[in-house]
Amino acid sequence: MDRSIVLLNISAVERETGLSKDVLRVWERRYGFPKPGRDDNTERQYSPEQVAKLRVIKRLMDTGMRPGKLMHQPLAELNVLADTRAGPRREATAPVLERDVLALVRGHNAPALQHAFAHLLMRQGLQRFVLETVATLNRAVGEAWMRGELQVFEEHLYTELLQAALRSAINAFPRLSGTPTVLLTTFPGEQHGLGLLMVEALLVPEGAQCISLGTQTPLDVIVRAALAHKVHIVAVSFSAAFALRQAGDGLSELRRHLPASIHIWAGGEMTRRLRKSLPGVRLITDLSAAIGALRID
Amino acid sequence: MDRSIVLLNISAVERETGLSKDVLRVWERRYGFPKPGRDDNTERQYSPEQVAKLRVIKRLMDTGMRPGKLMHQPLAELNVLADTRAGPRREATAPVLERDVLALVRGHNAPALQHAFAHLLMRQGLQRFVLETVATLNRAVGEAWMRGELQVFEEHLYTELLQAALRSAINAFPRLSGTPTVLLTTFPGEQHGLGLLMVEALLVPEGAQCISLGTQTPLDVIVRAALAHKVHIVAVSFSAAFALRQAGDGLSELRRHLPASIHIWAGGEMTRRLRKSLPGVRLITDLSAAIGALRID
DNA sequence: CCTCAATAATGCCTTGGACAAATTTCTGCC
DNA sequence: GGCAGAAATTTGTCCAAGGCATTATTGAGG
Repeated sequence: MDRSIVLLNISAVERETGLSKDVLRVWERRYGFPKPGRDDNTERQYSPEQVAKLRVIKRLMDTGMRPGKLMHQPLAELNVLADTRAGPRREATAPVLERDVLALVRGHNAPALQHAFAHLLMRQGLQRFVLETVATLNRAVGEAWMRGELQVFEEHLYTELLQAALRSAINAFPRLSGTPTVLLTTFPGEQHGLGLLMVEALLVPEGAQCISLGTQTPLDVIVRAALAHKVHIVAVSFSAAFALRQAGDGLSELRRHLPASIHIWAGGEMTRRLRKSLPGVRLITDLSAAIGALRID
Repeated sequence: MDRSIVLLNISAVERETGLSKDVLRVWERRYGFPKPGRDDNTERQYSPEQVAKLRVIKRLMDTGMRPGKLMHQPLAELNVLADTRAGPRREATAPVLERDVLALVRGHNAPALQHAFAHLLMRQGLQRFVLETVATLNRAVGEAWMRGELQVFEEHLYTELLQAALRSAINAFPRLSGTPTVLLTTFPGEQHGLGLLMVEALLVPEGAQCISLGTQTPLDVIVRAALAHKVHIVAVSFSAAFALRQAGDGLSELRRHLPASIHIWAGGEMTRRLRKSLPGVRLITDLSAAIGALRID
């Protein structure tokens, strides 16, 4: 509780940044960064500044940049890069909202946050809430996290309350046995499930019947589930960090094993990094595109 | 899709079992198990059988056993041990139910599973549902997972739908500003949040006001949140795998920093392994004990 | 401008040694 | 018999440096 300076060992840094111990050591060897101090037992002790820079680097790499180019730039430069990458800010939702919500998250004010979500949801309706508010907030939270302004559990608190709000809103819709049936899931290795919930929140009001398999479904199971449930669409979500190659291979494989009558959607942050289009796979690079795609498919 | 035999590399085994690469390698060196084959590039290739045994070992270690004693026993012996450890089976809920639900999970039948949860919840009420059904099902799912009968995503599917069901049931209760206010969370490193939701589901019907901070809250933040929200009780949950030492230290520290008027509860599977009692900390080794404790505290 | 091959960058795996923390066993004592 | 403390054992994590496969970038030729 009263350690004067908080130094982290390599395990802690792995947990905080998502960079494996092997990567941290090999970067030190090859690029000279991060070069942590050593404790009495010659074990690495990383400073908070190093961890902060590592977080930004990781985040930039998730958008497609390469470590060699980033490693030697000062933190300030990296932040500029990150801002550039984030793209122009949509002014639709006033930044006031973001600041307010971020303040609640940082204040660990769960009840107020829950109330804020419920309030916004009621005012905007489920779809607008997801498209405008949640998308914006997610980006704001992601950036704050990257800058080290948020702790692990603070991000969890945000995610958890948001999921709770979305889920109850989705459940409030009558479960139609209507047309388009959509199977939602992620590939093995992809743990982020918030995107699935957001897509579900967009599609259910359109009358679609969503079946979510949760995260990390093996390919053959996706195929079998799609056939068994006679779905019209299989939607797979990828977070920014997902390996491009694995995604492309998986989607091609999926395409090969599903009849042409079943549409395949690939969505999530990663899809913006994809260069070539995959035949027979619809890329949903924008959340709102999901609704449009539903009307076409 | 058509690899004749599914062999896993060390990363995959780490993901599947939760045992770090270092541990897998050092076990091989020290105990001679697991001794995987090698591919063309002399990299380890683990067989499904080895992974299955590793899973059982991990699970038994989570109940307090030590690897040296387990490593050389055949899988059958380990399964017997696991059954012994599992304790006598409560006959209150017919095992038929467990089998049915497990079948739905293995069949990836999300809609039917969701319906089953909703049905049981309605019939039993929230508290009984948690105490009898969920507790039993969790154990059944855990055991099936240990035996390798469930895949990662199948466990996720179960957890996700269950959480959805619990959340909407909890939300259905009016948010009282009533007495006992309970702060719910886990320590850093503890990722399992299902326990928190189960406790919340037990306490909210009792009129308690629950504030969940989600998982992995740093100690000083727990303290500040408890004071800021003027809670009466701080409840911390631990899964079976959590390090005993870290839990004990953390709870003592928490006790030191919170005024005596705030009660501290420690719950979850891990608490059954604790030997000495911690002064000023109430151990909730049994879910139903939480309700009782609420009436006392 | 596009495509394919050569080159460079990068992540992951390997071995074997070392050490600290946790746990058990042993020892002396009441 | 039981208990405290010391010694021994067990166990997880860390380290170094090297190697290889995969992925991305660059350059050449059409």
